[in-house]
Amino acid sequence: MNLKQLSDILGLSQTTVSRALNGYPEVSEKTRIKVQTAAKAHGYAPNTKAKSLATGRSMAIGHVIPLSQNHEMVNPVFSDFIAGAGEIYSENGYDMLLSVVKDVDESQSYRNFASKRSVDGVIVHGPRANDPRVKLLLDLGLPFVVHGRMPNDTDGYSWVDMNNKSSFERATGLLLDLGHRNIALLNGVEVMDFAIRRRAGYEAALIARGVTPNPAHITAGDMTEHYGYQNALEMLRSATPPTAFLTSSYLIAIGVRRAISEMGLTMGRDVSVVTHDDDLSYLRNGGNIPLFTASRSSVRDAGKRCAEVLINHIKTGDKTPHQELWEAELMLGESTCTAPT
Amino acid sequence: MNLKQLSDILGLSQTTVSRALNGYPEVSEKTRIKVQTAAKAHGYAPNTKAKSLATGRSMAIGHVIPLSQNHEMVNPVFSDFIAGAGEIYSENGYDMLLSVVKDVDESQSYRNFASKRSVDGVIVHGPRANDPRVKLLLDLGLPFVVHGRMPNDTDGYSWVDMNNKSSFERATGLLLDLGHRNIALLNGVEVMDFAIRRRAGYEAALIARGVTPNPAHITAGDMTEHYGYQNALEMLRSATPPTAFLTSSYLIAIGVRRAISEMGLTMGRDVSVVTHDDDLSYLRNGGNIPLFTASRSSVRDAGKRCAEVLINHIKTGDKTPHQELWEAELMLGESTCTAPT
DNA sequence: CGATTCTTTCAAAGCGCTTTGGATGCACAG
DNA sequence: CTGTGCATCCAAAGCGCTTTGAAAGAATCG
Repeated sequence: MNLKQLSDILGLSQTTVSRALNGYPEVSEKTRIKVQTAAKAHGYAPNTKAKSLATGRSMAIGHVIPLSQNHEMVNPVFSDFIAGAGEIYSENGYDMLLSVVKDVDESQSYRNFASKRSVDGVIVHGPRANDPRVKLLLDLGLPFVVHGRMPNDTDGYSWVDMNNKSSFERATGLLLDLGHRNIALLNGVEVMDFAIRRRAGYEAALIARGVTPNPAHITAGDMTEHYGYQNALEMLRSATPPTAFLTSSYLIAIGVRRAISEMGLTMGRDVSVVTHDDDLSYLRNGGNIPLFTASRSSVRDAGKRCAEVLINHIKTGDKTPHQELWEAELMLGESTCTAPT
Repeated sequence: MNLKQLSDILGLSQTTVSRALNGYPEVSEKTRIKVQTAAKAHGYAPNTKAKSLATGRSMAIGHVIPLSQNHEMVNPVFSDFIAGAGEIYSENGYDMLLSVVKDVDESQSYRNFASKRSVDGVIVHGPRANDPRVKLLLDLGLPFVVHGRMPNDTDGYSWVDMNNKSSFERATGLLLDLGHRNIALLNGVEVMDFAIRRRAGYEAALIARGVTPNPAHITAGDMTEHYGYQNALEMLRSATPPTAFLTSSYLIAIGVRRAISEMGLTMGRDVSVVTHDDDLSYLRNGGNIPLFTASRSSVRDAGKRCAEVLINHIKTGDKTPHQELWEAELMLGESTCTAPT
């Protein structure tokens, strides 16, 4: 069933039917109703391709998911972000186009989006140091919003980010207040902007209290349970074990907990843990009192907001950068206690 | 840059340029080279919409992600599946279209895919008991492949599934061999096909050895860490605590481990745990010896295979159902031991 | 009642591509 | 030299929609 067939059935021109369905005022209410009911009855829906060819808007947003060759990890945060963004897309009639590519081909993916005209805009995930994507997209003239931001270059484009620095500064501050002086940081890979800023916050808090960061207690890596376990175990076995851990993800924190209990210690009594919590739907920091003390910021909400900002750029054509910095909440859980004396 | 402009530059007709780029034989090698280099030089890529309007194929595969209103969980398995499927799509020139919708609108999403002609086929995720989607898609005539299969209706459509029943039968058998008679099952929601089959496998193994399944030791629910923790804790505190746990996901198993250690017990010594492991990239059952004894089957590989099967259906137009049943491997880890006597 | 305006409808062009059904030129055989 | 076959290339139609510019019909007004 296409427009022509439908209009033939109705005895109307394609113009009128199209206008009736798209809510244009040049059509009488009576015929509009007639057209709409006929469309529903015959299960008519305009062909997306034809529509976007005619309008020049593709009504789709692109996301590029890089698959790194070496460490084959998919970002666990991704599914919740997508869920948030996708909800907004659906509400606004946009499709979501995912492009899964080897990370070396990432730039090409964005170029393709632009030259093939397959999307009206893109979301940029996981900005890194020296990330070429922002410049590329500005050159291509493709509307975009970054989830996060660039380490050294935060102007001239739209982003939605949480305040990684202040959030880790506060988390570190909390541990310092509890008397900890030997605080380990299990961070993400420190080419990622969020990891760079978190470390900066952590170090700033320590230095502000006259504590010198201990390189042996700072690690960076893929944020898995095993990473948390492995590194925490090594540190706990060392001559000067940390009394508290600050971790960049919930999964790392779970690994740290395993290491703690394997050492015969108890989390929240012998050793403290504070983690960042992306509030992922399948990794809820649940219970009446949260398991972990955590700085929390919902990735799903970030997805929603990024989508809204991008759609607004596309709809209005307004290119002036829109930037939002969210403060994470610091939630007290069962994993923190005063430092052993 | 579009076809017309490119062909004007080249002094050739659009026909010839199109044919040169699409590898048709009616064009001389000399001009083909000329066209190809010019296309690359000017960064020409055919407009997707125009192309698929002309060809009738949209070169996109649809995935519907339902967001349930009540329990707002996004399937953690999803991102790895997508990564696998997306890799195959990219290699074959297909786009991936994601539709995130409230679960009540799920059917409508598939209808839209069909009537709007936005995709050439779809992947069906997480088949359930009485799932209307298979019938709907058959009626719509839209090519599809199910990841998993229907509980009572496994014929007449394509699917790629792992043998949930045999895998849980074997896992249960392993625990029985180790002397356990009090084996708990922490399953997923038992409207999901995989959960139904896993329970069947578990019960079959018990009954085959003359052990009566204990309803108090069987639970079903959202597969989170907290769910595993909560239920394992309750069972361990009961009068007749299980000596072994069988869990449907890695996250549940992590929760069970927490409950075990909170009871002052040690996993793999006092209490055994066997889990199913989807081999998710961010939840690796890592280490030299895996932490958990597990039945393992890669969701990412399943994504790849589903994509291949679907693309084959689309390309060849062959509608004969293709069905694959994979056996999971049973990996011995550190979480199992003989039953306490 | 005729002129004017507004409302409602339509025919046709155009979006950028593919593809059908010719054309054109050339080599070769008769 | 003419006809045949083949290799190249092209003009134009068509995919299903939107949208411009115009026309027809209804309503308003002096």
